[in-house]
Amino acid sequence: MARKVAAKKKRAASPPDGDAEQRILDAAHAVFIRRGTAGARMQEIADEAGVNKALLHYYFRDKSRLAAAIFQRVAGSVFARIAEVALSDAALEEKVPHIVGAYLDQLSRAPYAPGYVLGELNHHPERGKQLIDALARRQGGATPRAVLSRLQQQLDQRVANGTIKPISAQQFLTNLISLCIFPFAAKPLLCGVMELDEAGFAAFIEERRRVLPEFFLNALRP
Amino acid sequence: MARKVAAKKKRAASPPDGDAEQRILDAAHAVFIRRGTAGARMQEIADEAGVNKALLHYYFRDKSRLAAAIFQRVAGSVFARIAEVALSDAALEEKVPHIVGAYLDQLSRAPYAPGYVLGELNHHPERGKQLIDALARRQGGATPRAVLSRLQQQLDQRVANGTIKPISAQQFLTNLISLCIFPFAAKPLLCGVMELDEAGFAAFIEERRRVLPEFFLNALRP
DNA sequence: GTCTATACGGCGATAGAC
DNA sequence: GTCTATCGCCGTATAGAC
Repeated sequence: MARKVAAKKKRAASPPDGDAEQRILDAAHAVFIRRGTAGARMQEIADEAGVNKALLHYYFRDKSRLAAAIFQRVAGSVFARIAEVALSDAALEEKVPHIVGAYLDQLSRAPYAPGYVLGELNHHPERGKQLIDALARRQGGATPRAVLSRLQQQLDQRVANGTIKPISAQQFLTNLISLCIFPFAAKPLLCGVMELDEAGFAAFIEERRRVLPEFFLNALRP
Repeated sequence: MARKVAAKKKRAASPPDGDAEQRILDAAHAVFIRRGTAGARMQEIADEAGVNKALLHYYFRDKSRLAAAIFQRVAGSVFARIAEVALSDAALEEKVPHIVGAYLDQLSRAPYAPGYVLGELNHHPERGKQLIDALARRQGGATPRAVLSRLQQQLDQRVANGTIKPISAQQFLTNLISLCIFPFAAKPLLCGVMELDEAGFAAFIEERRRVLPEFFLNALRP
């Protein structure tokens, strides 16, 4: 058995780590995000994974299944944290900075994921359903409806206190997500308009991390 | 001459209006938004325009030039109004509802434009530059930099008054645009999560038209 | 200007050796 | 499991008649 492990094949110069299936997934992840599903080429994925094109079909049968697998991975990671935090029992003053910080961290590491997900969603309506039950699975069964009603309950209570202005959970969440995700989805545009390079954009996001929670909570103040 | 007008050719059953070039542009507009640039097929555009495939090449040489023309049209229309309003001399309390209202109107009529534009921007970095000088051309030469500095000046003045909290023009505009555009870019997702049909989404946007200006201006209050 | 017909290449997918 | 070789379609682009 030790012999089997030692007998690993030689690999393409670039990515000698992990088994083939994993390397294919990682390569597909990169290429689908770079080119979009329609623009991606099986050959480019194979090259980037350091394997032959035929092997992609061995593991994933055809391009559409591979694309679906990647979409699930990426979309799940982008929208997972929202539900998680929204369901917690922390006060709004804790939740909002927490979500903002977590999102900006995560998206800084994968800045092109939002653009990819939104693009796919537009061209493949069926992915909508696919995404929401991917989310439900991640949360161990918390449906979007449950998340929204839990949040609405918390908001109503604060309204009754007189400590925030009335707002629906739908509008609350939409606003919060918009403010976090859109700047990444529109990153190339913002960089162009504000004349930012890579470092400038990072600085802009850092400023946002400080400014956004205050902006958002302020908007709720009665 | 009257004879020439009367001698119009018979056309495909569906779109008998306008000259061929215009019909091709309109068809391309629809198809590129539906499928994305990479997913769009010249044949589908030709069918939708009621002309032959070869005619597309007669007018636009190749697919990439047609795609560029459409991108410019759509992207320009999505982002044009911002600069226009930001440059005006109205008070913030006028500008914000005005931008929100105008955007929500326009996007309600073309709800898939934002998703298309963001998707293209991600896959074709060169389109970033293309877009910003398309915008400059529309404004008759008002560069993004000019728009931002004009807005910053207005904000600084209000800060000095003590009538709003300090905020940079970049963050101000990013927030405003995010809140207006993102819900459309993510329309399929929001409809899924909130269990909305077409009418439900329209109602959601109508609610937003009322709620958003107040939310935004409230956030600026000192 | 608009059509029909066709050339050409690229890409997804499979067959089959190792 | 992984590779080489190849098939067959589909999509862009062009040639040329009308």
